[in-house]
Amino acid sequence: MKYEISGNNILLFEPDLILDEVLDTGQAFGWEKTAPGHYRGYCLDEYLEIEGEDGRFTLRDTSEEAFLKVWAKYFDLETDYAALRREYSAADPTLKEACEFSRGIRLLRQDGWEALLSFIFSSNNNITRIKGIISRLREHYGHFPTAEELCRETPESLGFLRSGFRARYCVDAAKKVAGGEIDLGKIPEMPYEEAKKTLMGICGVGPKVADCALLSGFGKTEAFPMDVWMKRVMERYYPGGFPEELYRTRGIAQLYLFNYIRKSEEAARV
DNA sequence: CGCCAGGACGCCC
DNA sequence: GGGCGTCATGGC
Repeated sequence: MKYEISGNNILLFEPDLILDEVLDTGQAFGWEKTAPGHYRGYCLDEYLEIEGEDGRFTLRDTSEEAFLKVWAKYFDLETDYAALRREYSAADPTLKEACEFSRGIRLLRQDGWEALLSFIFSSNNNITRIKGIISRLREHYGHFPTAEELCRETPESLGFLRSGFRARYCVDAAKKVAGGEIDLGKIPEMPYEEAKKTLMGICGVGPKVADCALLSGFGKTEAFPMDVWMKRVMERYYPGGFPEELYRTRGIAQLYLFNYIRKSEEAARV
């Protein structure tokens, strides 16, 4: 991890980071692109403006303390993604292609509660609308609402979110977390399968939402979210199953594959 | 107007 | 245990 302090800013040097591939691909929904190569957004209640390309980035008005405590972790800067890509690329030609296609992908290590709630709202929804819902959440409460705040709401009182049938999922999650029925603090130390089963105890959290939350919010890199795109990848390239030797970090491999299949089909449609 | 969006649920057999 | 309609909302 290479960085410098420059006045009120942090200068970050990270060749394996492309903001568009990380902040604008449906991993996190709290980021807004304000100009080419320029984003602003949140990790829970920490605000950041970041800009840059070609391995050089500026984190505006960011203390070294906030950088080390929040953003280094958020952007997963301690993980060697070049090494991961080498491992994936050696496993099979499809992964090799996907890794070369988007070399700037990283796993955003989000706050667990924020990730859980965000992916609950992602159910049968599109990225633009999910961002809108998350934005209205922050705007309404003046910060990212806690489970304690949200458990006092009803699906009707959350009408301002315009989140449709997902409002009752949100309330159920808040009630179970605030009431102690589900202790999010214990999820990271649980084995993957047990953690997944636990999160699926929330109404509106099925296998896909649980895996997304576990991967991005609770450090479970073996979580392997299976949506319509990844089902297509599995049918087409992995009829015999995904390589077992990659099990431990297959969730990160999934990020490369997801981006690869989506972007290339998008391009083919035009 | 119909279709789709990083799904989950309830009901059916 | 798999298949299918339904669930709000908004962009296209």
